[in-house]
Amino acid sequence: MARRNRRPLGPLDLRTQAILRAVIEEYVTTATPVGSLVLVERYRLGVSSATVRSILAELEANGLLTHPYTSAGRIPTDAGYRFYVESIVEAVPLPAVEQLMIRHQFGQVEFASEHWFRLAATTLASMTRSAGLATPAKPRDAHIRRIDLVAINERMASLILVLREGAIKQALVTLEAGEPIDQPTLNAVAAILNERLGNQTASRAEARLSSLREDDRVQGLARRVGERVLKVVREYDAAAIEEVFSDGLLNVMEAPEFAQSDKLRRVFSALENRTYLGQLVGSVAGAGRVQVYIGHENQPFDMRDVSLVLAPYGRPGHAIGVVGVLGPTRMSYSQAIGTVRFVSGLMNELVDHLYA
Amino acid sequence: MARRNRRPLGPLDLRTQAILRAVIEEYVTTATPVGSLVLVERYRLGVSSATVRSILAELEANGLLTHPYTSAGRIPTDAGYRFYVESIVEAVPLPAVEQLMIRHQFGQVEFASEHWFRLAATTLASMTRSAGLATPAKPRDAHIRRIDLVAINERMASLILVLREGAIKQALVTLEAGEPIDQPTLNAVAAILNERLGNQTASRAEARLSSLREDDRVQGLARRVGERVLKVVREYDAAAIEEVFSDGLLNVMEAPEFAQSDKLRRVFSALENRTYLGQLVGSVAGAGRVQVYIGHENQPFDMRDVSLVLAPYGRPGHAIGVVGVLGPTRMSYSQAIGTVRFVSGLMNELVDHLYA
DNA sequence: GTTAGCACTCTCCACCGTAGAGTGCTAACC
DNA sequence: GGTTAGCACTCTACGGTGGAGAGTGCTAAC
Repeated sequence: MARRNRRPLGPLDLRTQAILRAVIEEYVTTATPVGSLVLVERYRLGVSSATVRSILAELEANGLLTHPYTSAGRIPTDAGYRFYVESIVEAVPLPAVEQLMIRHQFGQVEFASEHWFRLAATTLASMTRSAGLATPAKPRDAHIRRIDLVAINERMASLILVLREGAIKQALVTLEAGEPIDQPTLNAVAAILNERLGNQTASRAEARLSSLREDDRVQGLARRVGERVLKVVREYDAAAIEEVFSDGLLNVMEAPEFAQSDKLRRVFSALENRTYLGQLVGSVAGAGRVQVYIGHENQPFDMRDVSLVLAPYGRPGHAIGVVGVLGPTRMSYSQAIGTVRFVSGLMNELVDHLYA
Repeated sequence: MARRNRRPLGPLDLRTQAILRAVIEEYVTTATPVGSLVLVERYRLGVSSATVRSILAELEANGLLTHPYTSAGRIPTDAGYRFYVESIVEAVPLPAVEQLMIRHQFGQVEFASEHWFRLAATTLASMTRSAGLATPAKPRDAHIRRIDLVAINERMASLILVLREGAIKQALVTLEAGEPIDQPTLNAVAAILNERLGNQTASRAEARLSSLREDDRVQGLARRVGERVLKVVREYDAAAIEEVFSDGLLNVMEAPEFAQSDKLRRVFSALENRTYLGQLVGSVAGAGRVQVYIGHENQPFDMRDVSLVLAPYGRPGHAIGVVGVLGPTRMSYSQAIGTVRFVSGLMNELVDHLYA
């Protein structure tokens, strides 16, 4: 059979899909190029190796597979993985035993979202044997829940700001108020601020500060501290992403494709400079379900050797975070997608309990 | 000159020391074994290569240098580095320009120890082109500064605990109190607790809870929340080390000795499992000045390829943290020691301002 | 004690040549 | 027409070989 011309990814017949699937799944486990013989031996294809070869050639013409060199087996291209993820594979749900185990682990930690997202990263890492990633749930417009002032010395106080969405911010405020500041004064200031700013976003709270009178000492102080509070909240609102927590990077290091450490270095430098991740988190949060980013689809060259499987969690109106997995492009997408889906669902449940 | 017998590290004459120094400094910059010819060419030793060779043989007999193979140059052993660090090298103080630059950077961030130790790690990383490490300052016996309770729903409240040493702890408390809990009740509870537990350590605070009456609703609540507070504080006291923040691991990855990624993997796994680091932090804090841990001196095998230069900071009576550098054993100890010394000194100054 | 000279050793690198894997093509087959 | 067996072909991986080069240790002279 003659080699067909390259065609723009038309619908593949079922047998061709089955062979693509077999190539990918074999390659995922063995990490070595797979040849036609191995395929007929290990997968019940019902045809000879020669037939398989002609189909492999066809898949290669379609850009879904490549050759490292003439007489090596085939390996999937990023486009091949993409087709596989979109059209062929079903997410494998996490086994019930493991679901239970994970639920149990979440039950063990302190009941606070701060702990959950770290645990999520750790869990994802150990379940998928890749790196787990997680960000805390971050609101678009944070609500002030509580303001507290603690005297440090006569001119400085520590400002503690609790947000409804769970985050706590701390700042040092320096106050020149003629006479030394004592804790009772600070308590009065905090009371005013809690009354005026409590349960407000930064934008709505602004107006509520302006009616404070400058000629009253306590109100004047409250006004200045209040400005500072708003500044802190606005900075928090503006920060694209607060923190990406990662665990199990060692798992990725162990993959044979990262034996030469320069590839590894690329991945790490992409992780260290957080801008791309922040961007991704934004689009994942918008999409609302599991997203897969494969190899070179990750625009920064640094990330071309890895894939990301990410899902948002949280409450769309309030605060949203992202959990997911980073692994070599040669990863088990079905398992990763299933696991990420489960963990993000679990996080949703947990966050719901916080708001219920 | 005949090869001398190995002797247990007696005092080396000055010329021998100068040659050891030259070997180490040459090797640190070139990362290739250094031969007798390079030494006489680049360092004004005033003797011929043959003489240098006999001295190199002597240093090797003393265990301070080795040979990768017969006809390669010499490289320092860990013992060689140790001798160099202890007896030969002077710490190079950080240039005034860079001191100013660093001070400026610290002036830019929020005035809070939480930000400082991260910045310290980043600074150390970029100054030494190695990985920077830093831990927050942690007290042996934390003092409670402030307790705050925020209602979440009718049965749950968020407990916010500010410690005098700067840390903030958060926990969720579930309260079965017959009737629903509202914020005014929580405020009353917090007021009692602040009055009784404020400025106390966990051990001293214990007695002050017992006089609270169980038959009074608010006091009863205060007692239960107070127990929870003490639990959190005790857990914090017991935790050997809270967090090791690291930056610039990429710098270490770039060193040629980590071209094969298995060595790299070892280092990373040692960093990920934090027990050894925690242990080190303890002994550094006890020692009170810059400490150097070279290669195999780091007991866990995983760390045998790297050296650590660490120094404590903080106030001995109150809270102590550690800053430092992790790099290949082939690192510039003089520069590293100088930089770590400066940064830990700067941190001391800053912390002092907090307490002043 | 220092130095020049020299034989010696060992790595590094480039260059084979073979074994093996897997392909693409062709011709026969159902 | 699709499928298959057969076969020539291509390319990597691997082990061995040999020369160049670097650096040593030893010896004999200064």
